[in-house]
Amino acid sequence: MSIYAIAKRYDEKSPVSIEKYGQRLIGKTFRQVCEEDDGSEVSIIAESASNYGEEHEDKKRKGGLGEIIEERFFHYKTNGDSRPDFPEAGVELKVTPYKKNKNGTFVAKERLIITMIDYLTVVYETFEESHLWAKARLILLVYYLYKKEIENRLDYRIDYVKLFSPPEQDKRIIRHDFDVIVEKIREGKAHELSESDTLYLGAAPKAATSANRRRQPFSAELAKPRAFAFKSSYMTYVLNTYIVPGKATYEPIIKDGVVDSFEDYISGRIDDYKDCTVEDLCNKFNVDITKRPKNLEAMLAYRILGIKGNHAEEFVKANIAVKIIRIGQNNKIKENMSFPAFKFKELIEETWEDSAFGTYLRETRFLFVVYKYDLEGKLHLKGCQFWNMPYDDLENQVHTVWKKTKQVLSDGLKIKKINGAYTSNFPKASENPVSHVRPHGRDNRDVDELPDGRVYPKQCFWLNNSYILSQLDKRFLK
DNA sequence: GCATGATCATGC
DNA sequence: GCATGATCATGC
Repeated sequence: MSIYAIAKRYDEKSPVSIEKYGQRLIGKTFRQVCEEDDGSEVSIIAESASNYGEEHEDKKRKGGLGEIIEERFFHYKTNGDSRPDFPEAGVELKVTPYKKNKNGTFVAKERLIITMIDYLTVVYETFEESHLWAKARLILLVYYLYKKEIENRLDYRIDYVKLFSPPEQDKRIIRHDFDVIVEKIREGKAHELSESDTLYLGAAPKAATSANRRRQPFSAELAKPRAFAFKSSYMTYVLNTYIVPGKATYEPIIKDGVVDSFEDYISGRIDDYKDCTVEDLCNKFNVDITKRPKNLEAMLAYRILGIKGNHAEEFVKANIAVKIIRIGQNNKIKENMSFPAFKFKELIEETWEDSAFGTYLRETRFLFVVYKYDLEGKLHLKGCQFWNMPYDDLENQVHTVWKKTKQVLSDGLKIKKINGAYTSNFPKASENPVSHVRPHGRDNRDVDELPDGRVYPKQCFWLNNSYILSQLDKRFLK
């Protein structure tokens, strides 16, 4: 290393000084950073940029883009312990990609991995003194623009460098998330952790293969290695709120003050209108009932939460999907739950780990807003329930249905046409207790090309109504 | 009454 | 214009 490089240009005790120096990175590619350092060869592997799940693999991470910034720009050696990267300033350095959508909006490309979860020791930590919070309380975010067409990662350009500290309301939610994760480990359920258990801070999977498993303190069951991470949805919010100025965000539910449990707060707000009929709610919130839009009950839930539109900041940040559930007089749910249609040709190229549906269920938390028909056929609000799919149901049942769907497509879909209606050998609701495959389009023009070139009505995965019913709190069935 | 296939309605 | 969430329609 040259003398030029060794002379530090920043005060390592001062976050602001570190940030200011870091901002010299803006506009440069990683290649330029190396060249301006001492011009020496870059030793990182210039692997394919479009690498699904690269964040999962520690090997690629080491010697990756983050390390270039550490060693070739800030000139420190990775400390490898659990302290922040700049221990005297309490600043953690994170180099992370964002991307531009076709419609011009910016999104985080990945979750932001903070630190590995040590199952054996984390159960003795409190949030304020945790390794996690030491690394998450003040982060120097170095954002580079990910582009699919750039083949060599060294050619990615750094666009934003900024200190970030979660605001107080977010910190409350992050602390609660931490407690939920740690409590699950204390219950001996580290192997059942799911990223969708929590809102902003998730327990993200870190194993490339199923051979990699770790011990946990209160169960003999081995668990997948996981890391604390800010979810992609949360990082997209951070990007659009604190990093890229002037980008529109959604209306928050909590407009002033702070709450300790977000989910309890939401449940309380919804419960204020428990037993109201849809008509009552329309009157209260001035919703025109004559049109009776299909999303009426969802709209009413947003109105109750004080939201004018159909998006809430906290839900977007936490990847919460609002789903309306209607229970019939017979205490059963009439409809199955649909999801976006899949593309036949894309599905057969997926692995289960990176499959669109598996990923969606792994990362999405649901807010069920439950309504129930009375004996006169009137629909009453009954309350709400936060839910995510339990690990076993996802990794066993849904996996089975996904695998069969892929197999059926690869083998060549068997199609019959009876009285103008198609029938096929996709997995049916009667074959699996959790999920099935059914058409999902507008009409018979809404088709997709099969791997063998034929076209067929678009399909999607559904969750069985009987399964959803089994997951609902019993209080709704009284 | 349920399973399965078909289609609607809205918002982005 | 179509993706998405939701619901209808038919046959067994």
